[in-house]
Amino acid sequence: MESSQGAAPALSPSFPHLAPSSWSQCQQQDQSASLPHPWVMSGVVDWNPPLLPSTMGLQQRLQPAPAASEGKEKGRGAAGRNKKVIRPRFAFQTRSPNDILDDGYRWRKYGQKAVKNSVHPRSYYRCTHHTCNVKKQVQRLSKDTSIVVTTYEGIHNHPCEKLMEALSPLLKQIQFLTGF
DNA sequence: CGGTTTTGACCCGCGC
DNA sequence: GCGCGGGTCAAAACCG
Repeated sequence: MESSQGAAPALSPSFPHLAPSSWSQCQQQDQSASLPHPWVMSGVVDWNPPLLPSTMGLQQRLQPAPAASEGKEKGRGAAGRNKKVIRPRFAFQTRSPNDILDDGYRWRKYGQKAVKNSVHPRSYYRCTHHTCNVKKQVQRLSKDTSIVVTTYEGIHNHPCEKLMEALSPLLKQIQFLTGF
């Protein structure tokens, strides 16, 4: 898994609407009051694409998801029952007017719920890649509406399309220059 | 016309 | 056991 995903640079080129500096604007908020998940990251988080091996250290600092919250994964019917898949999850805060962060992957929205203690609804997204079931939740802080909390769940098992698209001319040039 | 968003209903775990 | 809150489904609407 790690070999196919290591191509991403530390800073993704695919953030036309976000200055890189905004990714480090993850100050401590009183997120415990407005966020339901104790594993939400606080403090400064330098932006790395969630699939990078370098981010693994970041995940390790998070509590492994408690079994209780994993139970929510069960869908209706027999499918998905007793599936206790511990997926890596992490969240970060960004100061952005946009709810949707262009992280290079394509997401399909599959739900939106009003959450308690927050005036803003939480949106649920799934990666559109067929073999990839990575999810993410997007929610605005009720205290500071300029801050968006994005929670990723799972690891992409495919390369980032936009990233590869952006990198391909560069790679070609490198291959040309190096003779490979 | 195919993919995405919207939105109400449904399901399930947890706390009381 | 019951109600609440959160997560997901799925049909309809929307859009390029």
